[in-house]
Amino acid sequence: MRKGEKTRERLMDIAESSVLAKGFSATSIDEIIAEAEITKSGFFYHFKDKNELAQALLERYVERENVLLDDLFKKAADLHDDPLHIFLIGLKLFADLMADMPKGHPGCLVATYCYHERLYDAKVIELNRQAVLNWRNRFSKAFQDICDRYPPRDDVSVEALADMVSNTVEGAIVMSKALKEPKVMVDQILLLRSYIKLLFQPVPG
Amino acid sequence: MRKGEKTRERLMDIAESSVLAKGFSATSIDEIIAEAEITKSGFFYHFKDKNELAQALLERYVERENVLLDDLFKKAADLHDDPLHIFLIGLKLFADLMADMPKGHPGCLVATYCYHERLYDAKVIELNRQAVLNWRNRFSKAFQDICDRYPPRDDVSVEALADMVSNTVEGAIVMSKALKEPKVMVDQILLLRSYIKLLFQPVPG
DNA sequence: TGAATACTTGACTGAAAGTACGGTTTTTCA
DNA sequence: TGAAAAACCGTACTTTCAGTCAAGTATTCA
Repeated sequence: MRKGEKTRERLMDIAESSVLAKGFSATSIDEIIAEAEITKSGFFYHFKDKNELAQALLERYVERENVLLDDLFKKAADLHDDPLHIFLIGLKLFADLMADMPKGHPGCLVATYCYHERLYDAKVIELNRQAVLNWRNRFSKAFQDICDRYPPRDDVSVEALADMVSNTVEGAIVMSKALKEPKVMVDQILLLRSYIKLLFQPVPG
Repeated sequence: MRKGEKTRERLMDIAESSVLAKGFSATSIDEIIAEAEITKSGFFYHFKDKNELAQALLERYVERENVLLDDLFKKAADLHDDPLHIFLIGLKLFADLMADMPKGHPGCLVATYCYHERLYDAKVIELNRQAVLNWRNRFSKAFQDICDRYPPRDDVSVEALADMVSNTVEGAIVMSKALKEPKVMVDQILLLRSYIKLLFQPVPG
């Protein structure tokens, strides 16, 4: 990694945690450069303006999330070959991952961006939308595979089910932040898992 | 209502919609007073500073939400006297309410506040926490009543179930905002309803 | 070693945020 | 109806913030 990239990453790290804690507009450039020990001109060498920073932050965040999810469900797929069980294992692994974060999930940039719509330009808003559509796509495929093998016990659409996964996580971030109880995230993921089980798993016997 | 209260309400209306669209710190007092056609001094007559505005906004929001929920579940209770069915009807009524909002839910102040923790003073943060605890309490009672009559088909806690209601709504606000699809909210509430049904409803026959 | 790359220095602008306080009008209610 | 209380105005001031500009220096890598 070149030196410039390293600095850029550091600036983004500082910015990201500030954005998640205070919001984008309360995150001042002066504050970022003070913490990064760099000059203002140095900052603008890397990002032509604040919006470009916003975009870079979102792109990096979405990229990382995707890698994490790919990884997680690949691990799950190594442990089983039934689509339903793969998904249930994947959710369990995800819950474990969240349980290992003592301070809980740091927050989702997608959520902060959607609540600050009027702050960003059209491109960033669209990027944000695509990120969520991407999640929908990912989980839709998984649920389609499950539906193909197990008839659901209720009339539900795969898209809505797919959204339910993202929905649970986004909601749980808000809840656990507001309550200061990281545990909420784990509980909610396990409740989602409970639903998937009840919805698809054949009654024993 | 005195004239001052009317002005105060108007200021809060403008502020609230701006906070939900841009976040608190991007909501400038100059902008609020311009839209309200009042001077800056006029604004500070009503709120001693921005934090007091934040607190007033949250208090009013939580109050209104509680009235709405009281109303909704009272209506549901008028239509049935079984706790499970009351809850299922309540969720359906809530879904209908959301479906009637053409632009979707305007956004939840509790969610924006929890993502901007570092902006508010301790009192406001605690108020926010109490609001969520209040929801937990409300729904916990409902689920306890249901559990007393119907044994759940999975090992779940009433608190986690209660949180799932708020969780679903908070998550759905984020999802529908990011996707620009208000329909997501309705779908997610109905999925929650589906879960409650599968979890508690006895198998027919 | 030399040309990119990655910054620093420092001064500056224009806009907006928030504070302070005395003065003025408008309501309200007795 | 009139005086006190409530509601609001004018204005001046301090900070902060995003962003610009020109010119220079240090670092890195090919």
